[in-house]
Order: sequence, then C-alpha cells, then structure tokens
Amino acid sequence: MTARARTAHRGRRTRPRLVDVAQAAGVSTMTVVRVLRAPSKVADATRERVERVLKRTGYTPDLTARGLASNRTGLIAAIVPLLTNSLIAEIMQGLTDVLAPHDHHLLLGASGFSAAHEEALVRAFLSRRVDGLYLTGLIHTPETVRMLKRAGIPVVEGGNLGSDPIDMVVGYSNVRAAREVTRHLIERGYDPIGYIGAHPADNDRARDRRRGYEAALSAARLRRDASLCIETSLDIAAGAAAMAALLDRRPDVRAVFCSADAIAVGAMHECQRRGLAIPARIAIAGFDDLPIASHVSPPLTTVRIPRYEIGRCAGTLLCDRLAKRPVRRRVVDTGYALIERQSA
Amino acid sequence: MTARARTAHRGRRTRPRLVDVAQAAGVSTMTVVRVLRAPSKVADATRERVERVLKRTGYTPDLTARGLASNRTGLIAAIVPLLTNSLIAEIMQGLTDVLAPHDHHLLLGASGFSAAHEEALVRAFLSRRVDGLYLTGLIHTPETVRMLKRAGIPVVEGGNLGSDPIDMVVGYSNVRAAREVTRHLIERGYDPIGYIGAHPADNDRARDRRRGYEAALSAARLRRDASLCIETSLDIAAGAAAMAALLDRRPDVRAVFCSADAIAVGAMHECQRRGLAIPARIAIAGFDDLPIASHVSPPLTTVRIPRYEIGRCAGTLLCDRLAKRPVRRRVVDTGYALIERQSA
DNA sequence: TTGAAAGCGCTAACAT
DNA sequence: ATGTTAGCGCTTTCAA
Repeated sequence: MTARARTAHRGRRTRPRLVDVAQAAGVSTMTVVRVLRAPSKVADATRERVERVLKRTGYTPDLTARGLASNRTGLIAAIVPLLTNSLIAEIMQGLTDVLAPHDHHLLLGASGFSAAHEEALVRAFLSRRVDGLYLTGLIHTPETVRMLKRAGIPVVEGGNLGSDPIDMVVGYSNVRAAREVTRHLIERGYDPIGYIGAHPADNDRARDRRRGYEAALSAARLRRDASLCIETSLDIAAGAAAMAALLDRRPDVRAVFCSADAIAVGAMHECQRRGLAIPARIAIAGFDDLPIASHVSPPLTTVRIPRYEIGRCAGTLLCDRLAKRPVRRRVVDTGYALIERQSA
Repeated sequence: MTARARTAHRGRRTRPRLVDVAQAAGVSTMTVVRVLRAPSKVADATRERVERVLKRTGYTPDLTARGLASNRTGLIAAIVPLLTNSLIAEIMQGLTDVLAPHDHHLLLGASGFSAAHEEALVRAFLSRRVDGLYLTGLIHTPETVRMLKRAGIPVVEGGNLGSDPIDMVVGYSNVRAAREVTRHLIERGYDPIGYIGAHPADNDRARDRRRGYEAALSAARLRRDASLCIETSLDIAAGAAAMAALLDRRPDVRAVFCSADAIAVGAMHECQRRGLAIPARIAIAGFDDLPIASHVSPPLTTVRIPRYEIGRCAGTLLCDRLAKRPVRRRVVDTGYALIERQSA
C-alpha cells in the first residue's frame, strides 16, 4: 500500500488542490500560483489553460496550509468584554468592515469583564497565530502584556486613552469626558450630584468615568461622598434598581451622572415611576449617546463617542502595520462630544 | 547551507515547537504529544521530565499546523447581517459561551443583509476549513447551499423555522408569532391596523413577520391595505420617520405592529411627539422584547424570543455533531411568548 | 517564462 | 510505554 493511497484512505479528498489543478493543466504548481497572484508573469496561452482548469474545478486555496507555509493566517483576533454591549458591537462592526475587504477575518472572544479570562483568550488566539489583535481597554494581566510583546504582532487597545500602550491605542479620554458632563451638571447648579456606574473591576472605562466625576466635584470644591455613588452592572434594569437604591439612601440627590446610557435610561424610568420631574426635581446625564438617548422623554444629555470610527481606525492601523505601511501615530485620540439635551 | 539553516534564516524562530520540547526532554515528539493529551499513557518519570520542559519553554501548540495535519481547525464561522443588532449580538454571545470552553472559536462575518455577500463569506470561511457554521435565517443563494452541502460540515441556520434546512435549524416561527401579536390587536378592537417592518429583501424574519400580520388580518376578514404598511431600516430613528409617514398618509390608523422593538420605540416617540395617547388613540406592539421594551412609557407589548438560548442551542448542536454525538432533532423550535404590556 | 525541492509544525498510522 | 515515518497543501528559494 503506497503512502498516498493510505492517506487518501483517511478521509476521501473533497476539494481540489494546487497540484490537482497543475496536473490537469499540465504545468507545475508554481505556474498555477503565478496565474493566481501575478497573472502578467505567465504566458497568455499557459494562463488561459490554467484559468480554464481553475474555473472548472472551482479551486479555492486552503488557507490553513497557506498559513502554515507563509506564517500569515489572515486572522485578526478581537477580545471584548461582552458582545451584547451595543457600544462594543459597533466597534466590532467598524473593525470587520475594514478588515474583511482585505481578506482578514475576525476571530472574536468574550472575556466577560475578566482580565484573567482575557489572558486565556490571548493565549488561545496566539496559538492560532493570529496576525493582529484588538483588545478592549487598557487593563490586562502582566502575562497578557508579556505574551503580546513577545509575539511581535500589531496590537490595538481600544476605547480609552493611556500613556503606556502595549503597541497602539485608539480611543478618547474617559476621565476628561466624564469630568465635562459632571461639570455641566455643576454649572447648572445641581447639588448634590450622584454617580451610578458600571463595576470598575478590570474595566478602565468605568473606572475612569468615575474618576472624571470625582475630579469635577473636587475642582468645584464640592464634597465627594461615597453614599452618592453606586456601582452596578451595565443594563437598564440594573440602572433602575441602582436609582431606587440611591433615592432611598439620599433623597436629597438633585442630579445623577450615569456612566452609560443604558443605566441612565433605567434611572430615568425609576425617577418617573416615583413622579420625580426630570430635570426640574432631578437631572440625569448618560454616556455613549446610543440611539435611544435622543428618543426618551426628556431626551438624554450624554456624551457622544465615535464608536464605529474607533473600530474602523483600529482596523486601519492593523492593516497598515500588516502591510508594513508606516503608522504615523501609535496613539489616536478620537475625541468625544458633550450632547446637551433636556434631561440635564 | 543546510535546508534547516536556510529556513531558520527566513524569520528567526520565536516559539518553541514540539520537536524542541522533545529534544530538550530527550524523547520523541509523540511522547510529548501523549503527555499533553493522554498523560496516563506515559511513565511517571518520563512525564514529569517532559512536563518540566513544557513549563520551562512555555510551549503552546501551533493550531495552524494542527489544523493542516488533523483536518480540524477548531474554528466555527458565524455569518450575521449586522453585529450591532442586539438580537443577533445576544445569539452570538450564547454561541461563543458554548463553543469557547471546547476550544472552538468564533470567526465572525457581517453580510449586511445581503445573500450575495453572505455567499462570499461562506466561500472565504470554507477556504479556512472551518469545522462548522452558523447562518442567520433561511434565505441563501443556491451557490451558498451547494457549497455547504458539499463541504459536509455541520451547519445551523438560526432565527427562523423552515421546512427544508441545509442541515440543522434553531428558531421559532416568525409567521406564527407575528400573527399572534396582530390577532391581539384585532381582539382589542383596533382597526385599521398598520405595519412597520424591516426591509424583507434577503431577510426571511422580516418577511415572515409581515406575512404573519397579513395572515391575521385575513383570518379576521379585515382588509389588507398597502397604504397601511411601511418598510424601512431597523433602527429607532427609522421607526420614528416611518411612523410619521404612516400617520400622514393614514391619520385614521388605530394600531401599529412593528416588526422590531427598535422600530416600535421610535414609533412610540413620534406618536408622543404628536400628542397621540398610547394606547387610547393608537396602540403600538413590537417584537423581540429588548430590555428597553419594559422601560418605555407605556411599557411595550411585544414578543419575547429566547435570543441567548438560540445561540447556546446552536452551539450545542454544532459541538454534538463535531463530537459525533447523535443529534436527536435537526429542527429545534425554541418558541416565543407574547408579552402583553400597556402599549397595546 | 517555468519548474524542482525543501520545508512550515503538527497528527496519524504503524511499528517496536 | 515509546518511537518512526509519511504526509496535510501550501509557499519559498533557487535553478533553469
């Protein structure tokens, strides 16, 4: 029994290979490759013959084999805390919109807001020899950072701005943005001002938004008070529950900065349930400017961030580096905008 | 110059290979493999020696090479219309939650509601030798179906129920669900009843929801009227604009079934802007039961579908098939539930 | 303009 | 309990 026969026996071959095409066209594999990637370098007659066989057999390259041989998989990994967060989903959409036309595809992992879980995903994705990687935020385990630096592939951290990126960063200053919203509340005379935000563990965006809130209070010489702050999970129901808890604990609260629109919408709902007029009795401000923000009553004052653009920009940086094009800035500040509506 | 030296010259080797570990431990590669995958089959002394080297070198397998050799990549592709749709995002979260613990990772593609684009993605993903595939909905090009059947890998179509799956289906009947909501409106005496839905091109869920609406009207011997129906894109702003158009065209409309909660929220907002009382003057019903549905005023009557469970179920089916476990049902009906709130 | 040959790092089948 | 060998389908380098 020949080796080939034995192998063929394993699983019957289903797709045509390069050699199959080459044999059928009476040329070498290299000629087929040239027809595929540099047609001008092949004599017309040969090229046409090969192209006919290519068409007839419906040949498609085996990218696994190509990856092994060329050390390029065409795979870009993205690790996000949660796919269901619409902020993140939009970043991913921007990322894949840039990558897919270049035949780079998205390998997606959900870390569940855990740096340890993120590390496990990074390890798994490096095992797959991804060509590049997108990480959410700036908080990672030391081992994650070590592996990534050693891997020598382009890495983009997205959604925040930090001083010491692993490689590249695309985002905006969560601290400054949150400080600006809070200052907006202060300037309108609200006091005391509460805070409802996402849990900050392994979540630098949430952490920095709270810091921004605190910085604004300090700058205005207003007292910071833990009883005015609640940390909870990132959804509407949690926002409503947190607002209820805050109102019970501090009935005197006059305004609340919520670290996400989802939380703010829940908070507004709870206020309205209790008959508290917004913004007369209590003002509410959010963060993200989701579509819903302009469609609640009253419309929500919030911070707009260029979600989709962050994804596109990250994708462009990765592609540039993979194509060895020079990358001008390793830190891209996409900015943000305070959107003043009626809720605050 | 030896071949090896030449190769090493290409790019300096960065990660340790199986042979490197084997040599360092003074065993063959197979022994290392056994330590990794069937430790009990290796003598204790040998195993410990190998394990030390494994630890010291930080060896991780090259999954590209494994994929080529074993014909199993551990990659599952998912093709969805749009990542930003929260219905879909939650399905993806369920999918990856089931797959990741089995070391299967999600390769994600966005088709933008185009069957042609979906076909291109299927071709690309098959080129990557994915082990299985999740597709959104039942509408695919004939070529997509042909490629998939020929590939012989497990395929799950999700989000709807059809009679002739490519391989497996997980979903619920969009026709029946939409019929039930519409019947609910009819029974409450609303007439005429309008419809605002997503564009049905290459979108069987939207198509079937409209069919369900029409079926309910027919069953109640109510006239179907194209002037009562508007098709638009799937977001809040579009819903508001569509509602405005509908009210201008048919000021007599008493109720509207919206094929998605996002559309319904926009529609409600437009009604309230015009001072039309919900549900006294006009009733609104949605579809999906997104978190926001219970947090608008009045709370939205809608259809709840087990989004996350659809993803989990699809993942389980794929894993079962990959592990050659028998799959009892190839068509899984996850059902749906009419959620009666105050908007209708 | 075309081809030959040696890998890429792993697994699987077959020894021993 | 351990080792040997021949691939997986492609790319790369060198040669003609």
